[in-house]
Amino acid sequence: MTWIPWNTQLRELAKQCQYLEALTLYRQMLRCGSYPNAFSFPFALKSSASLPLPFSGQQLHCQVIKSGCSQEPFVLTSLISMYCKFSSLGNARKVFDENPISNQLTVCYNALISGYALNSRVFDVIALFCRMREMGVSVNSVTMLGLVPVFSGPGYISVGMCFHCCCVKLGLNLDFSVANCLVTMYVKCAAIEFGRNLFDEMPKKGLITWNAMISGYAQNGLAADVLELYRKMETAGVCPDAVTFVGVLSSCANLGAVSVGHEVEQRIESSRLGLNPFLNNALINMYARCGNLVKARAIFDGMPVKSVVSWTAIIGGYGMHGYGEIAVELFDEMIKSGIQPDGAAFVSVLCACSHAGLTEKGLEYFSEMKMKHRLQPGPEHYSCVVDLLGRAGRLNEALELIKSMQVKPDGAVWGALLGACKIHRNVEMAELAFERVIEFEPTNIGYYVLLSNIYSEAENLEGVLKVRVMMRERKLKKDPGFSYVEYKGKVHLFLAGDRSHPQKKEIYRMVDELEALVKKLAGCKDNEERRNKEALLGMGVHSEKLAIVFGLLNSEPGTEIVVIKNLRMCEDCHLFFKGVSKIVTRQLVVRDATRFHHFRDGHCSCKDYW
DNA sequence: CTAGGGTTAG
Repeated sequence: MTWIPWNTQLRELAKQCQYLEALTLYRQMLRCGSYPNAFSFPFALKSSASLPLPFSGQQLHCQVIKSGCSQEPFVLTSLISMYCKFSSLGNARKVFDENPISNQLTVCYNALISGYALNSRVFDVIALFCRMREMGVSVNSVTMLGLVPVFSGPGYISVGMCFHCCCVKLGLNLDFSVANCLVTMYVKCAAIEFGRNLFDEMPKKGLITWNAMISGYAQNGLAADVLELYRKMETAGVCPDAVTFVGVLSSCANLGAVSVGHEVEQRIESSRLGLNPFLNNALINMYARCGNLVKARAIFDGMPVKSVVSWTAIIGGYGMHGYGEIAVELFDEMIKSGIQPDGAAFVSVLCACSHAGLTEKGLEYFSEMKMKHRLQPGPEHYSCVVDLLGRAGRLNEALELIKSMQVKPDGAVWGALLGACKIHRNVEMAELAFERVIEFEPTNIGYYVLLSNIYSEAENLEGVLKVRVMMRERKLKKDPGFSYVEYKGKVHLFLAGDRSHPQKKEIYRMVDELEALVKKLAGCKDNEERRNKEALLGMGVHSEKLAIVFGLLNSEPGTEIVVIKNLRMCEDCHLFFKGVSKIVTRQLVVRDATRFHHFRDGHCSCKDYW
């Protein structure tokens, strides 16, 4: 029997990713007495590399040597690639060096460069690329595809740009796949603008192109841009896939755009992608963050295999909405089911504890994290624990904790302490925390406002003035925070004092009515109650107020509208929240991380979760 | 009988 039918079949199987079948066929071929040749080995090697079978890969290497075709370019490249897939870079390099012909073959360089890149060996990648150029070996787009992704990190932007220039010189910059890689590289370096420019330049955009840009926006927190691009993608007639949806859903979670999220979910269901764990995690996250815990839980419960990410999303959801006990129960259940928690899982459970006032439980987790799970707490964990202690009034312990930190504290850690000082009216420690926090975030206006409020509560007029002067000296303008309200699938965005909305006339008339109402209520005795009202309906035309009024004007009786106030400070509750306000017509329920505020028929009540 | 490559969640 000749080798042609064997090789043809082998190639077909490898092409269809039926690697196990391909290897079986290869063995059968040997048993039948047919000798493999330079057109058999590549497919056998590829199959072995695609299965976790390094041993069979090495066996194949021996057979290659015996058969005397190790100088065949096709075989050499496959050998290098096989070793790279098993991360045996030493062996890959040996194959490259021991066969001098590799030095002149673009494909061999390509295989080895991508191997180094996959193992993050940045310097080896660059060194080999330079050698390639010195040897006069031509660089093609596959070289760039293997090479560019290694610079996808915040520190590599400049060297990444050098390679972009190199691509331009070689005329590869607009090569479809290379451009995809470059866009991805830029967005992962947080150089979104560069990525977008290249994206816009690309004459042809494919699914991967759109996904790269959408995921890039999503990872850099530019949720509004994600939704915009998603719409453009639909207009362009490109059919989204699971990767697209993951990016879009995470942005829905950030924006609170439930109805877009819902629409995406329906599209997922109709495209039968529902079994993808990535998508399920993104859906849980979206529903949990948007306040629909029932739905989030249903998806979570329906997942056959739950990863630590799934658990973290649902635990964070319960914690965020004040159900600390459930969050804690779930966390324990997760451990019992044998899932190892990671740093992010601890952030979610620690946050849940601090929001629910489960101080002791939270401290217990924090110590378990270090002792039992051998995880080094980062600043994000410390800020949770400082918040935990701070809310419980244990300010000195919180301060001691910060002082004892192994890692360098960041702004959030001191900010948590400052927030705690606001609740417990500790002016002295607030001054200390403020001094530290503005070292990290000197332009974060919120902290100045917080300190000013602490002074004003303590009736320290001098302090209030001091903060004002400081703000003026540093040319800090009032936070141009904006709020969103999602209505009939569209996100309406408002800036403070915004007059650009088509319904501005009606909105401002109602604002006036509400302000008149507040003035009438200003005489009421309960200080806290008045503060609450003033916080939301008080003086000035806050973005949030415009969004709320828009919601009140447009909602049908009994429907709910969700207002997202973006990083606004709740005057009553001391900290900055990306809060969610729910409006039921003529009744306003504002919820932040710790409390519900009800406004009804001119009355207000403020109720803690716990 | 034509190798080498890219996008994915908290």
